Amino acid sequence: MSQPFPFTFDIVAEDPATHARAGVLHTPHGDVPTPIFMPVGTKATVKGLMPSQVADLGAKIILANTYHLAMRPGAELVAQMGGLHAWERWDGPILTDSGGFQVFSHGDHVKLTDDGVTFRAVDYDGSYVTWTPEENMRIAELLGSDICMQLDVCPGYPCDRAFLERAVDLSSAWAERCWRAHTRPDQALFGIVQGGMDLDLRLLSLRRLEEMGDFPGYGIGGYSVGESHDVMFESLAPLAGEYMPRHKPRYLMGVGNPTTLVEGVGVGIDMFDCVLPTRTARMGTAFSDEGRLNLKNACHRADPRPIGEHCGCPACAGGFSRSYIHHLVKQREMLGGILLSLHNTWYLLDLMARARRAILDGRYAAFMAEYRDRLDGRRDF
RNA sequence: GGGGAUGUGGCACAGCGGCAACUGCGGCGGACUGUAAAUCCGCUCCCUCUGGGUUCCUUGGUUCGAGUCCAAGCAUCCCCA
Repeated sequence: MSQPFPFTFDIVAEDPATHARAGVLHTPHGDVPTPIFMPVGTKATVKGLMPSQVADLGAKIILANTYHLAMRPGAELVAQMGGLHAWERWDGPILTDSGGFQVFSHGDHVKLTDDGVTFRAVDYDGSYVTWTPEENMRIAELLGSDICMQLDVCPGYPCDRAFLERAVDLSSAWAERCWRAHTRPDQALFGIVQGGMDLDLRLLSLRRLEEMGDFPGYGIGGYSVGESHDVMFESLAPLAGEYMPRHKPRYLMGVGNPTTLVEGVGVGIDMFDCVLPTRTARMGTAFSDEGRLNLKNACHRADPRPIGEHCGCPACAGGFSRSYIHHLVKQREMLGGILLSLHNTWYLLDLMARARRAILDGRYAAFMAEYRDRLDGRRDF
């Protein structure tokens, strides 16, 4: 590749009444229409689904995780086997998360230093893993994703002020080191805004990233870590809606449930990812316009209806009934989790496609209101 | 006909004098947000439920107290004729 790939982001339409916008993100493996939901394939697989199925669902970009792949089987092996795309048989764009979230999820086993972070890989062999921004970039480049995320520190909620500030400082410092260490021209590096629920800290974090370099996109990390929906939007809404650069994609990391996606688009978010559709699917839960459905519940035992009456996913359109899926889930048959993964992933992809259409039509506010009404107070998060 | 073994909550299995009874399965419900997750957490004899009632094949007995010890009966399984 002689020419550095231009990771441009074109805004196609902006909603007149909200901060929602529709755009296109250009990557070496194809264009990504936004707003978009990105299915998560941590260990180089969207659990339970063939890449072709993921593509057929309408997915335009998927995730993988540098921490997990570095642990097993190792980034060198993936590179040796031709890189992530060839290896996992996914031709579209791939975004790799850095492992900052894994550091957070390892809780007590983590030691942060200025140089990096050391923690016990209790999810593998219990060995101590040291992670530096430079090593993180090296792995991301070996994997060969289209977009990689900086190494960051993701605090939980609630979080004391001192740690929150430290998380912002370290994330900023590490962003700069990632920026310097990153070399692949066909891979975009996104910075990550931290700062918890504090808008001022968020703005400080954002300003540092903007001063540091011309990041092709920005992640917003550290949300959906235990706070309520309202607490989240109190700082997220002004951050995304008023302060983040207009011409760069905004990626709300780790979110989420359908309602938050719809509201998130309304405050100006372009990209989302979440394990929820595939994880809850394997546990027997389905998304629907009526809220979440637990297919394990006995009420579905003899229900001949599909999960969604008008759903176009392979499970619903394929004629699989709630009764049958209830049976599969109760018997722990693989197909149960697969059908629900197909359904849930379709649901979020379709939800964002519907959102995009509404933005293009200039009626996103009405779309949001309709979605809220359809849920009719029922819980989906 | 003779000998041996076993009977515990929907099922399987523990319990060897203080037990409303271990554990697993099953059943019912809940949680899940940049995947330590096909995982995890409750509840699962009855009731007027910070208490009360009735339980461990049946009946009788020993004991302050019995699922646990004794006797008889019933049932099931195995072996030999």
